[in-house]
Amino acid sequence: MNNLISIKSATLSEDIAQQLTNAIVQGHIPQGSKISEPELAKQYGVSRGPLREAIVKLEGLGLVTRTANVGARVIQLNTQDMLDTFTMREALEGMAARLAASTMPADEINSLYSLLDKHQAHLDANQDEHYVQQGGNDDFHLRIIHASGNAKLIRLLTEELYAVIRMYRRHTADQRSDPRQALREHKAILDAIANHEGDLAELLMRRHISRASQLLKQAMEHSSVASRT
Amino acid sequence: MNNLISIKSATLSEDIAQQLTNAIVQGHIPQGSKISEPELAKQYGVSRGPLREAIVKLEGLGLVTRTANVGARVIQLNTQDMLDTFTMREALEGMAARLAASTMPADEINSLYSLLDKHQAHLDANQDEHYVQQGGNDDFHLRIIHASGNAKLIRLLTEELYAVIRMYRRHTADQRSDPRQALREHKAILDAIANHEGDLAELLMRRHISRASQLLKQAMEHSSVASRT
DNA sequence: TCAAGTTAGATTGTCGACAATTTATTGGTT
DNA sequence: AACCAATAAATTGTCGACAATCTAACTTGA
Repeated sequence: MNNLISIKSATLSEDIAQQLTNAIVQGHIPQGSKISEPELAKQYGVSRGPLREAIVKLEGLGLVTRTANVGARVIQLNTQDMLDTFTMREALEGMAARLAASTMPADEINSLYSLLDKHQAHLDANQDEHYVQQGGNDDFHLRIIHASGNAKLIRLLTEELYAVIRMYRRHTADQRSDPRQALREHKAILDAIANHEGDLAELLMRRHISRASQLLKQAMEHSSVASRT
Repeated sequence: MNNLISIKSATLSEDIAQQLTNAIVQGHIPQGSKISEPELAKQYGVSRGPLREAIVKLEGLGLVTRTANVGARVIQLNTQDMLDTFTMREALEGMAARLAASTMPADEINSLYSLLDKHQAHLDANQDEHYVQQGGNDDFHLRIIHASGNAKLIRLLTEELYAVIRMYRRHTADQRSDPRQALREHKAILDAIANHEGDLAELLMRRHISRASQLLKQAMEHSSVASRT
């Protein structure tokens, strides 16, 4: 069903890993479900070899858990794990904001201000409809992370943790969030960075993420999705 | 050469991953060297299947880098990567200390004070010889991390990042470090935790790690090891 | 002598099949 | 009817072999 959208990668294993990641994040493979190697191999038209390598990669990304001689299962989103993950985000993205405050070049900062203006215009035009900034270069948080200049931090946040974070964002749909409030917070963070106030930038980024996690928590507790607490 | 010390795991792949990790961290497989699948497979007496899975895992741990159709190479320690990694540690372990300050039970705190007394006694008895706290339950940092109670944070720091950190610790041997100063800093951090002063605990932990990274930086710049800057 | 193209060798990527383990089914006993 | 043991089916773990790709050696020409 999914081998139509085949992202050409150098190796089959990477390809499968990419497709499986998307399938899990977007919910095509349901949470908690078992990963059957023969079934998926047939579905994607590959042998079990590269498929297994892909599964090992997904385990590293925290998207599946594996048990020896039993197999892999897709993770179950639950409130506690979400809070734990977002606490890590607080620490890491807070640090990213701090670093950005001392290294981000002026033209990059201006470019980010333009991006926020664009978001503002979108809200004005679309009656506060939530702006879906899924992954791309329009994602404020990704831009800050990259501006940190710390290669290890960038890799960790954008390659290893991002899939899970996207999963939480998606499955709870951010329905309770207030986009205008989020935008105000983004602006405040950027102001701190522009003024080279690292302490403040870190503090604001932390509060911003903390607030988002509290909203997510409420959303999760009031929805059928992901309740295994 | 290494299949004598075979740590019995449920699966060959895990076994190999474990042994390869140790071999790399301890320098038996030199930095920057190529990982030859046929060679290692013969050496460990397994086929290439589980070996490849192990290599994929090592890539996730950041111990090797892989290139499609070319193969895997052991990472090269260099000053910039070390600084980037330790900046992440600052953020993460700082957060761990903060969390520990609000959740660590009294008996655990007392147990940690005893550990620091033990370290003190060791320094008194052995003329300030550096106390090798390699990984075990005697490692102050690991104890704090576990006391955070954040499962995601624990996994990230102790399973995914720890191998690389151990590599830096080992290859530079901490020769310039002052064990008594480090011990004083540990005590100050623990005091803050005991007093439930999260802000202070985080601040002190950050300074402590920052200081360690500066020492490591000097050590690396004055040694032949790991200079590719 | 050096450079580029070509060929030979070796290594990685992928596959299908077998062995080991787990899970499901069946049958028997209390 | 429910529980346990034994067997059958299915799944995971491992292996050896082939195909695709890269690396190194060799040849050829300027």
